[in-house]
Amino acid sequence: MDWEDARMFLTVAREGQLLGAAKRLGVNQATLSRRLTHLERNLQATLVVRGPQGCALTEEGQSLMARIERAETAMQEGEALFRGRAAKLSGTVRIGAPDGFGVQFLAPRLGILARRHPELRVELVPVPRAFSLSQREADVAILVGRPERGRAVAAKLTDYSLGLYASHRYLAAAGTPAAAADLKDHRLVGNVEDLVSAPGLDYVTEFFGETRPTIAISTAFGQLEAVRGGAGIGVLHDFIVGDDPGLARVLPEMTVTRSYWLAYHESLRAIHRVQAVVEFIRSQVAAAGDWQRSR
Amino acid sequence: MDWEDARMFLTVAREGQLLGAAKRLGVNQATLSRRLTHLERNLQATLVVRGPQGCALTEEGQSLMARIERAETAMQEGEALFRGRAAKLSGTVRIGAPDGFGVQFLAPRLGILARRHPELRVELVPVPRAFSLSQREADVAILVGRPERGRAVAAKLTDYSLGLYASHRYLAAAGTPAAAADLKDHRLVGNVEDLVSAPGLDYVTEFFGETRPTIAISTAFGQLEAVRGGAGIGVLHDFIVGDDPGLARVLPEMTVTRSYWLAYHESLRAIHRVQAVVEFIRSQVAAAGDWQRSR
DNA sequence: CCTCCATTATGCAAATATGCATAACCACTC
DNA sequence: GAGTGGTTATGCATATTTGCATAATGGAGG
Repeated sequence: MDWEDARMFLTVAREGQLLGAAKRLGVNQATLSRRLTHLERNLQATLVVRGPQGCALTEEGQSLMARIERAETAMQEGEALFRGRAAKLSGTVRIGAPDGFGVQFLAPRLGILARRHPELRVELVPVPRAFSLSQREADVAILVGRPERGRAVAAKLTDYSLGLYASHRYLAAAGTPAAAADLKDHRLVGNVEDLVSAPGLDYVTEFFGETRPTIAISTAFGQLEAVRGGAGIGVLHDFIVGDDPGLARVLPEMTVTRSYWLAYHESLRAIHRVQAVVEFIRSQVAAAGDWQRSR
Repeated sequence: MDWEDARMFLTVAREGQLLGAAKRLGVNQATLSRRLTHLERNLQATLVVRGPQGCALTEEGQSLMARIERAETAMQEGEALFRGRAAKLSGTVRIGAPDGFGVQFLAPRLGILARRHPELRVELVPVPRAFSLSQREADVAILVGRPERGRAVAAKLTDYSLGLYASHRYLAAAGTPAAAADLKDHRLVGNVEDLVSAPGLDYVTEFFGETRPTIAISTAFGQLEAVRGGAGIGVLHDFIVGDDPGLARVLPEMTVTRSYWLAYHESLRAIHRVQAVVEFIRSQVAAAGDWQRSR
């Protein structure tokens, strides 16, 4: 017995006519007639007597109706488990983001998201080194570079660039390098090799070559503060440095470009609250324009 | 929530993998994948975590499963109301038939039907004058002539003929008519005008013209017995008279042909026991061949 | 680390269901 | 008795679902 046929029969039984029941169910009257016929054939029973006067339930139809009503109760209870949450987008969405993007771009804007979707709860976490969307370590991930093939839905967000910076104080004391070859004579600030969380994040070697940084810090802001404090020359995100008066660009022709990608596991495609967050991030990035360059 | 989607999810939940569940449900694995996706989208929830290792139920999936199981119990109970009866053709079928066909042809053969379908109960009743299949006065009706337009499924069974007969004793006493014009000088046996149950049954006027029968009897066998008893000349079914040595054909060139039709209300098309009876009658008529002429 | 196997996901053609339009039906009213 | 209105049933074109074939995935074993 087709349970959808049964559900439709229940509405016919209550309505007393095919036309009215069809309207209530949002299907065509012809469809409902056929679904009912299908059910009667399957059960080898006449459930209703149809005519221009509508549909009268037979005794057999009465008996079946009682059972389907119990099924309906259970189904409605099951549906109720999800109803409120889907409509209100309630629930938690965990965003994994590299701290450059997460702290500098996203964190200041999460207030907008919170006001727009008061029923939503957002968690912002760093992207762990061996990140797995399939393990649900985050619902939405901001990644550097396109994620490898897998069950992820991915979309490029934006490009961004990094460059060499040092504090004025440091350069006054140590001199400003005139060429890349001069860098080996300087104190360098970079990230922790072992904790590089994505192939795209090993840009330090693109700037420093074989020279290993004297000071290795795992977070972008940690590196920023160290460079600002005069620790040495470091590779910083242009959009993070912005117009910071305490920092000077070093060897400006040395620049590297990366791109941020947004990804989430495909099984979350149907979850409205996840889609709301995805849409929000995308729209904010679009609205900011070339934000990492205009600063 | 689509109840068929829910029913399929239940099987996936139990089976732990799409492929096995699809086999159990008799659908393609691809179909099941889509049905599950459809359900998850509708509920805005992830019910299972899918992968090459199969499907693991989420907590939300567990909760929903419990409710669908209760719905399943109710649905199975509903189905059980019909299961045994459909399979065994149990129940009663009422056949309405003109007594010519009903008594002479059908009644002697009902033993075959009973042995073939022991769980079936058959009622043979006369076709009332204002017969209505839609009122379920009979499940299957044998009618003379094609039924008028309506919600009936109709099929022609066979042709049959009627002729004039009288007993030898009567003809010896009253003489044998040489032409139709001579009939007005004879005692005629016919049917009761007011009780003619179908247009096709008013054949008496085709034989007797304006002359009204002296003796009017409502049943074919009643007429037969009256004619056999020497009451006069009557219009009898050739297949009923057969080779009766007591009766002589009168004016053999005067013959009229009618046809028997089988009809039942279209709402009974799906009822197996009705179809079994319909098939039985048809096959018996076919097997008898031109039975009403070969006697 | 590579290969294999059993699983799920998806493009596309085929099969089926659906909606539209209209015929058929019956009860009611004039 | 004819006309009307509201119902159900059905042919056919269109929309949707399904199955097939195959790609993609991840775990197990060598």
